Amino acid sequence: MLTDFNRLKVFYTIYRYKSAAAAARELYISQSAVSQSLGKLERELKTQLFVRMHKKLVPTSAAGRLYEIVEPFVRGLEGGLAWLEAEKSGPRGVLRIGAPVEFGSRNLVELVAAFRRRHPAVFFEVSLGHPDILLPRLAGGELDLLFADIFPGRRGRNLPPFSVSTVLTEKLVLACSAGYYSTRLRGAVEPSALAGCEFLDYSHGRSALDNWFRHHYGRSFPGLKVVLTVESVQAILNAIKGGLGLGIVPEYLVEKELKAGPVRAVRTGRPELVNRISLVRLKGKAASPAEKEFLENF
Amino acid sequence: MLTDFNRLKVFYTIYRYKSAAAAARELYISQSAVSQSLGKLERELKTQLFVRMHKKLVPTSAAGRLYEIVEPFVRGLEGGLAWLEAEKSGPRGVLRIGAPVEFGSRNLVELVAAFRRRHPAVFFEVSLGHPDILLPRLAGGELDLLFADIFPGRRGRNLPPFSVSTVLTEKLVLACSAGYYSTRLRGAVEPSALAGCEFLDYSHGRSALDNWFRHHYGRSFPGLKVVLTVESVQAILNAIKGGLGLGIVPEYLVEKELKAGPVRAVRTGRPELVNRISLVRLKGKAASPAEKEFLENF
DNA sequence: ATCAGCGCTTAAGTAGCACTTATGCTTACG
DNA sequence: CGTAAGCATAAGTGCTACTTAAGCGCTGAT
Repeated sequence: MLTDFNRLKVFYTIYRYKSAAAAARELYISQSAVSQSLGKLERELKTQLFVRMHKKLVPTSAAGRLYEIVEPFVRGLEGGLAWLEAEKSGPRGVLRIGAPVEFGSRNLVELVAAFRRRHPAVFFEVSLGHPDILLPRLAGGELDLLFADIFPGRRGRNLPPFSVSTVLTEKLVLACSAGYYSTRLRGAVEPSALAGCEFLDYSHGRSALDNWFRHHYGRSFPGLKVVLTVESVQAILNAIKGGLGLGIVPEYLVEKELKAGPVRAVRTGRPELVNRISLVRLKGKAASPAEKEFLENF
Repeated sequence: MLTDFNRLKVFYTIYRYKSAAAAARELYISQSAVSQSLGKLERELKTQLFVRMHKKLVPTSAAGRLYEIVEPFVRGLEGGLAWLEAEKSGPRGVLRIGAPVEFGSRNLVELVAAFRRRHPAVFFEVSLGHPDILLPRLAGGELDLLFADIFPGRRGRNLPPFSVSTVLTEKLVLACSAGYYSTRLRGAVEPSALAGCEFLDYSHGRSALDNWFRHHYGRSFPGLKVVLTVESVQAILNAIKGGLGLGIVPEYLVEKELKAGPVRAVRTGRPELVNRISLVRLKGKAASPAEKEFLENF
C-alpha cells in the first residue's frame, strides 16, 4: 500500500487547481512543501503525474487515473463527515435493534412507530431472533440495542461488557384449552397429575417448561411428554387452543380467553413465573442523540 | 476536510482486525502508535469509533459508516497502483490521440488497426478536429499525442512547451474539374485569369487558398469569389468534381483523376505547396511503453 | 483463588521528516 | 527589456508521529 496518504491529499488539491501555488494557498502551507510532496509521490509511484509547464501543472493520464480514484473518496468523506456531524446535532440516523421474535413483532414495532412519528429522521434496522444469536451481534458492534429475555445478572457477573436493565415483565402461565382441562386434568394440579399430560415447548435454548416446574415445585420433572416443540409463541398458543396439551404463554396474550373460558391456566397458588425483557447495551458505548431519545422513553 | 489522511489508514487497518495490536503488526509500528492515532482521530471527529472491550475493539455504527467510505478507496487505490505498474511493464493502457479529420479518418485508423494487431492490450481514444481545438486539449493534458498540419516552428519559437516532428508530407494542388478547366481557364494560369474564378475553401482557421497563392505568387489575393466553404476535404473534392470551382486538395487524393483526366490541377511551374502533418507532444512528458512503441513505428 | 499473559491506555522522550525560508531558473506580459 | 509569477532545489528547523516504559483490566490456566 501507499506509504503516505497525505501526499494524496496534496495531489488532489494540485490536480483541482492545476497549480502548486494555488494548492499551497488552499492547504495553508508553502508552495515549496507542495512541490516537494508531489515530487515524493511521483518518485514513490515511479510515475510522472504532472508535466511542468510555465505557471501550470499539466496532468498526465496516470494523474487522471489517480484523481478518479481519489476524487470520489474525498467527496464521500466530506459527505460522511457531514453526516456524522448531523447525527450528533439531534435524533437522526439509523438505530440497529435486536429483539426476540415475539417482543419484536408485537411491542417493538409499536414503539418504533410511535418514535418515528416524533422523529421521522431516525431509521430502524430491527433484527429478530434468539438472544443466543443476537447477543454476539451486539458484542460485535452490529447492533446498538438489544431486547432480550434474560434475567439481569442471569449468569452472574459473566457479562461485564454489557449493561442490562429490565424494561418489561410479563407473567408466564401454563395453559391449555378448556376441553383439555376438564377431560385430562379435572382440576387436579398436583405434579403427579400433570406429569402424565401432553406438553408443548419452545425449541431453542433452555426449556420454558422446565423453568415453570422448577419455579412452582422447586425441582425438574424430566421425561415429560413433549408432543410439540416450536419456536413461536403464536404457534404454541394455537396448539393450546386446539387442545394438543399444556404450554407456556405470556398471560396477557390469553387474558380474554381466560376470562371468557375457552382457555384455562394451571394455578398452583404460588405467584406466577415472570419473564423479564431486558434492554442490553454495550457498556462503554456512547449513545447517539437518537439512541438517548429512544432510551428515555421507557 | 480531515487534517490527516494517514489516520484513516490506521483506522482502516484497525477495523479490519478489530484490534490495535494486530493493526500495529500489519503496519510495522508499535501498538501504542496505533492507539494514539485512533484516539486522535476520534477526538478530531468528536465521535467514538470503537468500544474498548477486552482484547477487542468493537466498531460503532459511525466506524462502520466511515469504513464503508474508506474501504472502496483503498481497494480502488490498490487496483489503480497495480494498473500503473502494469502500464510501465509493457505496451498497455490507453493512448489518447488527436488528429485532423481527414488524417484521422484515413491514415490514423489504419495505423491504429495495425498497432492493435501487435499490441491488443493498448486501447485508443481518438479525437478528430481542427488543431486550434485539439492543441489546447493537448496542452491541458487531455491528449497524449496530436497529429496536426502545422509547420514545425510555424509561429517561430512561440510554442516551446511542445515537441514537434514531421511524420508525413503531402503536396497540395489547386484543382478543378476538366470541364471547369477548359471552359473557365482555358489553360491560362496567370493570377489575373485565376482571380475571376469561383473558389472552394475550408472554413476553419487560416485560408488554405491564401496559403497557396502566397506560396506560388508571393502575395495574397483578397476578394476571391469563394462560393463554398466547408471543413471537409471530401466535400471540397466532390465540389471540384461537380465543377463548382477551384479548390485545394492533397494531390494523392486525386492522383487517379489527374491521370485519367476528369480532374485538372493548376500548375505554375513552381514546386507544389506541401502540407506537413506533424506529430506534436508535450515537451517534458515521459512516454509510456505504449506511447514509445507507437512513436517508434514512424 | 491466584497468577501469568495479553491488550489497551497514558506519559515522557526522541528521532525522523514535513515544512519554511531562501535562491535561482524559466516564461509571460507590459 | 524589466517585472512578476510559478516551480524546483538546498539547507535548516520545528513539529509530531513514533518508541519506550509503566500501569490497568480482563481472561484463562494452574
